[in-house]
Amino acid sequence: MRASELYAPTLRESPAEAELLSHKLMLRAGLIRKAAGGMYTYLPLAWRTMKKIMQIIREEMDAKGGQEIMMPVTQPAEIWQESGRWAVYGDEMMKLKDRHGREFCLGPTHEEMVTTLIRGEVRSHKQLPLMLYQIQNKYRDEIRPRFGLMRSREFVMKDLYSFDKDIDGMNISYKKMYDAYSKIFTRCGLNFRAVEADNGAIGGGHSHEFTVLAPSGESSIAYCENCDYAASDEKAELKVIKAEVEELKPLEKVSTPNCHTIELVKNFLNVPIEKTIKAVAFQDDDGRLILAFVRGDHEVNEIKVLNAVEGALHLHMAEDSAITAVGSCAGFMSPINLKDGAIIVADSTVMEMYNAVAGANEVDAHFINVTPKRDFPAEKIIVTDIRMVQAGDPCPHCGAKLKMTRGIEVGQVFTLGNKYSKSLNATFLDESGKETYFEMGCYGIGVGRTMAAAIEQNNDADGIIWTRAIAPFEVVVVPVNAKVTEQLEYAEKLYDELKSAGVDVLLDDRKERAGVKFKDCDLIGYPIRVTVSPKTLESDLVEIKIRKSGEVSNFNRADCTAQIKNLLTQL
RNA sequence: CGGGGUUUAGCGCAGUUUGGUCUAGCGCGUCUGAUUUGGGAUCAGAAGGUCGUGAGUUCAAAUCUCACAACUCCGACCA
Repeated sequence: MRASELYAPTLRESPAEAELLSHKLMLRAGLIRKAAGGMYTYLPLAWRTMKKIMQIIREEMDAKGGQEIMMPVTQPAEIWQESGRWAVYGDEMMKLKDRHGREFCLGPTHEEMVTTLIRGEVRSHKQLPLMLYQIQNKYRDEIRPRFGLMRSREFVMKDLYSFDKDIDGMNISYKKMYDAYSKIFTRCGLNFRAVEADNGAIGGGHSHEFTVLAPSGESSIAYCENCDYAASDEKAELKVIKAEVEELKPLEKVSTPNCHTIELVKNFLNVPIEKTIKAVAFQDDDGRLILAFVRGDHEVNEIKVLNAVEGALHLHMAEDSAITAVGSCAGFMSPINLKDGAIIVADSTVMEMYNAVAGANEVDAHFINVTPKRDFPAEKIIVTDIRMVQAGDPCPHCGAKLKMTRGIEVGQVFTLGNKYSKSLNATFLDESGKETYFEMGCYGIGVGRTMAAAIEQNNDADGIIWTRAIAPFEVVVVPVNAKVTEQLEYAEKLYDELKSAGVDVLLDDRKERAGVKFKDCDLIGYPIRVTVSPKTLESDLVEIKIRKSGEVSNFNRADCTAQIKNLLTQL
């Protein structure tokens, strides 16, 4: 490919619409252009990279027995109504009607599609396991698309769906995909972690998110440097912290004027923050009041609270009226002496406290010498882990201190069990001739997001730094002055030679000044730049610059192709 | 959906407060020519704008009023 024919409109300044570094770089380097909010055109450079990522994905999927198929993007409403998700997905789904008024959606995912595909056709356990995958556009009408390709409304996604005859088989498929994902992201040159994730209401399963570590990421994860434990902040398990046993002192009410935050109480009463109990009030969709209590220096993990309360689907902050209804008041809540009607959830660590400070359920007053085991016994309340992980908390596997970081979720593996086979009535006959639901799994990778994450993780002030495996071109050959026939011809020969040697190479034959071309090369981020100039040409040398390290060296023309191929293996 | 901001040439912006001097500028980019040629050149010339859309106020609107839209940030939400 010749740069003079390549459509890669680079920009000197970055458009105002971009905030995120990878988004800016993709616009500046001529990788993408926006068509509408959350919808992008992938220009040749981006598409080359995406094709390479997709190829890596295909190879690893196929290696595990996956078979690629192509399904319609437009899906009939019926199958979604059948699974019950037409309403669940709600406004997040792009919906449309055909000329007859029949309803469709643009698929946000394809569980319904693939399950109805095999239903009735895969009839025997002998046909299992089965793994089908697709790489295609998916649609999600995000409330707020942002960050360029990170959160867009139309995106390229790989999804593989596994069908097994039983849970054991499903777990084997899951493991295969977990391994494949590790290989894929390693091959893409990404620094990532497989993070234990919440798989919500779907029972019986596991889920891992594959998260690329980057400070700009949307998800917050806790990880252990000592072992391989990593979990999303919402999921991270925490063990009870036991306080030193103390002699119990009698409960006492004290005046604490205007001390409606933990910080104020702590200072006013001059107690350590670890000896205070913090309260957060929620209500669920049915209006039930849920009071959550954690130690003063901890934060409440809403997801854990939600999971702890039977029947709760969503939580929101409680209305003041609901709090007063149970005889308490905001800022001074505690589980002591409350009227009936509140669901009380206490963090396990709270139950281990002695002689602590908690609200007195009246304005400007707190209890001191609160000992939860004595003053609000565990029998009447829910006691479990509901705190949000913090840096320094002990790892649940090995006990070492956890670290916190941010990341970009680029893939997720998920067991589904029989959720969809059941709701869509997809069965086969097992060994004993019994009709059985498929045990399924689904495994997604955001292709565009993977590209964006790679840029987010690998860049410098001059631009993108591609890993060789997913670079739009591996090598760029630059004659410093393409108007000089001698240089151009020399560069062309080199280019032909590299091409024949199987190198993915671009010839920058544009009649631009050297500075312009160099800036573009750095911005676009080709791993290796080969420069042809009068300086080196005379002595039959070629100059090779490594984008990542900035290292420049000269090689003899005769063996430079071999040298380049060798260098590429390290990039 | 709530709150803020923005919308003027391909891109980045000024001009709006105080309506007229705006026949709307500047930088970058683009085109033509010349000189240049190892890190986004210089000179000369040129093209390019329904000032987001619609309505209104006024002798007069990029500028004031109202409505709407798009984009964007924060929040809520998120398989």
